[in-house]
Amino acid sequence: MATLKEISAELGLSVTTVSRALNGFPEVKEHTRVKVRETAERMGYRPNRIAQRLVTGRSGMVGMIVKIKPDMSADQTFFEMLTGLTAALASRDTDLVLAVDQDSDPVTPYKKLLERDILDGFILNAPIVDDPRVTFLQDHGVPFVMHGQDRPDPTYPSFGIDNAQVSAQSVKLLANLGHKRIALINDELRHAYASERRSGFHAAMEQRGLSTDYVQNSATLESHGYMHALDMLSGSAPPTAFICASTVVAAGVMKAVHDRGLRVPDDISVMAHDDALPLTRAINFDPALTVTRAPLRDACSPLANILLDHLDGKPARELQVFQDIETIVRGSTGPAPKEV
Amino acid sequence: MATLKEISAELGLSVTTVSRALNGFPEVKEHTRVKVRETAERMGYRPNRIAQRLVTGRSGMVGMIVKIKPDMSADQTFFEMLTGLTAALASRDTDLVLAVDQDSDPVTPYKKLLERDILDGFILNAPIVDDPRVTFLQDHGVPFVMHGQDRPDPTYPSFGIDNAQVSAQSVKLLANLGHKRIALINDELRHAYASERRSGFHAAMEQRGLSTDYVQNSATLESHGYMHALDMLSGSAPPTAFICASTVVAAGVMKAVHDRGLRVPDDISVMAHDDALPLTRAINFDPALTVTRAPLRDACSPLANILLDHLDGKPARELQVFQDIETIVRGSTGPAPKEV
DNA sequence: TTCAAAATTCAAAACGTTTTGGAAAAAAAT
DNA sequence: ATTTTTTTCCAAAACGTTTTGAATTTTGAA
Repeated sequence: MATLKEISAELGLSVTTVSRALNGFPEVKEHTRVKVRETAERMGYRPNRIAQRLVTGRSGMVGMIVKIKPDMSADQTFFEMLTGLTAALASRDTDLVLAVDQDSDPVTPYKKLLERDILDGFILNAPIVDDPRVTFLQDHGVPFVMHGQDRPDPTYPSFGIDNAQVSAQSVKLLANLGHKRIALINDELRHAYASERRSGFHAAMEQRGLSTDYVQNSATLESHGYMHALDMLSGSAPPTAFICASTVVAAGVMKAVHDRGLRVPDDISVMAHDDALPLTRAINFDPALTVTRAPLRDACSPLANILLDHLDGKPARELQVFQDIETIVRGSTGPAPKEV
Repeated sequence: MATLKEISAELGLSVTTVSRALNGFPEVKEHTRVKVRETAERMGYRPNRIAQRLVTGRSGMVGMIVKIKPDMSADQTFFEMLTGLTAALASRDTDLVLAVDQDSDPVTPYKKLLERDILDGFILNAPIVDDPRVTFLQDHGVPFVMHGQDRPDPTYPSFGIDNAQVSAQSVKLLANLGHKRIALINDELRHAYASERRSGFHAAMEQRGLSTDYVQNSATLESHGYMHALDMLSGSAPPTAFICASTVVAAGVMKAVHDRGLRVPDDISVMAHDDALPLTRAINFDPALTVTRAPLRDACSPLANILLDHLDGKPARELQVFQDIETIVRGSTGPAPKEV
């Protein structure tokens, strides 16, 4: 493995110039830059990352803690994120170090990884409302990027979707179809995103003078979707439309509608937010699911870049980006049924 | 963050001595060692890993490639390994870098990660027979440890169970109970472990003069276990006992036995190999499952240590360790039924 | 031609550790 | 009292890069 010194010796140049030539500094003659590039290539030069890191004070490694559910079941979103993040980080010479959260206290795994004293920053995901990890990391001056936001006006870099907007768009679509009684099958409210969706839902409904009687916040399982929908549909003035936290929940809701002897979309409209995970594809529903859509995969590259930009000194307030959400109308939504 | 230099200045010692005192070298007076330790502690000294790595030529990072199934579903074993490995590696100041295998060619992801030129070695798992990754890594002189073995007498460090022994023990247990027609519901033969189990099964059966008519090698899904068992049980001289590749397969087999109107263990004995994954616990079966048992979690620490010992120069032939397997008799096995 | 300005190059320091080859001090042997 | 051995310590080099501050060369204008 060739080093800068060897290249400089080969060319009769100084190490400085070789370094600058390869790193694209302006103060090196084009002629020499070409020559340096050529011999570097020829000698199979590859910068020693460790040496780079020693002198720059950066480790080139960022951490992420994987939260495992009590049953050790793997989160489907995890591999989606892992795939995207490692690719995005690699393109900026950064590696992802993983650790598993088995502790009850949410900050302990971060503390542990931090003690190893090797990380430049963290990527956080799945924020809960007023996330304790935020306080901890900020107190310790550790840079991080959050996928989502744990509070309305955060002071840290973040990337995510506008969840209030998700609800607003969903309500708008359904209200325009004439629906009045719209249900929200939401995630547990401790999840920041669920809290935002709820606020957005309430705001959008109240703006139209619609009541928000049908809201449930619980774990996003198919079975829960099924249960809640069944329950709501057996009331005296049942909802005519469901907004679901995820496509998985929508699957449960649709099953409940079916089991009630009702049809989608004729009797009941169903829509969901779609992270575009490969396993549960909205297009494969019958009828195909109307969704607000923001592929999780699309978040990976921005998350990586935001964190690395932040490490390069870019201030947090310039690094709070929202992902676009698409509304895709498919077969599972239709005009509200005539009132009897 | 204090450095060695600062500590040496504080104590009027040389950097050398401080370094040696902290690293437990013998040639430093006990008195000074104590003093150095104290001030290091007091000044909050933590060795700069990057600097250590630059001078030692090691990066302190090992890689692992996660193979994702086509449906992107998460492998249950993955989190089990991730948890154990990160903990074991951390205790020897090593980090785990993950990448996801999405390619069709099994060596490409290794090549890619190698190009980043930052890893000390790899941890491989799930070997297939004559695994191409072995050839590739050995050709490139990259150290690795394999969880399992891809060939009978490997030249690389490895840790795993003796899969022939798994079959041997299972057959022995069942044969001693009087079973003659024993089925093996095995994984696909390209998996090295499945191939070994098959050989072991054949050897053990033939040694007892028993025929090996009932063998199926296919993906270890519950549905496959169900299918194959149902199929075998409808033959003219059906098996009286099943050896299953995993507890998941056993679940399917038991269901099939039940659906055939037969009882476990009165009519049919069922046993399996148990990796002791938290999700599918053999003890929760009804009746509780007789198993050969070797917790996957127990493999993590040895795997980490074997790789790191190898990196420290220990030769491969001293680093081929087999994990003990336990045979645990529970309710799912019993004496062979009397022949009609 | 001459001189200032711009462009290009370089030597050396720095990052924080480990390791090498001695040197000084203390202890033991002569 | 001198030499030898052992113990304890140290200065300096090394790892491979980036960066600083200055030196050299080239260019352009006077």
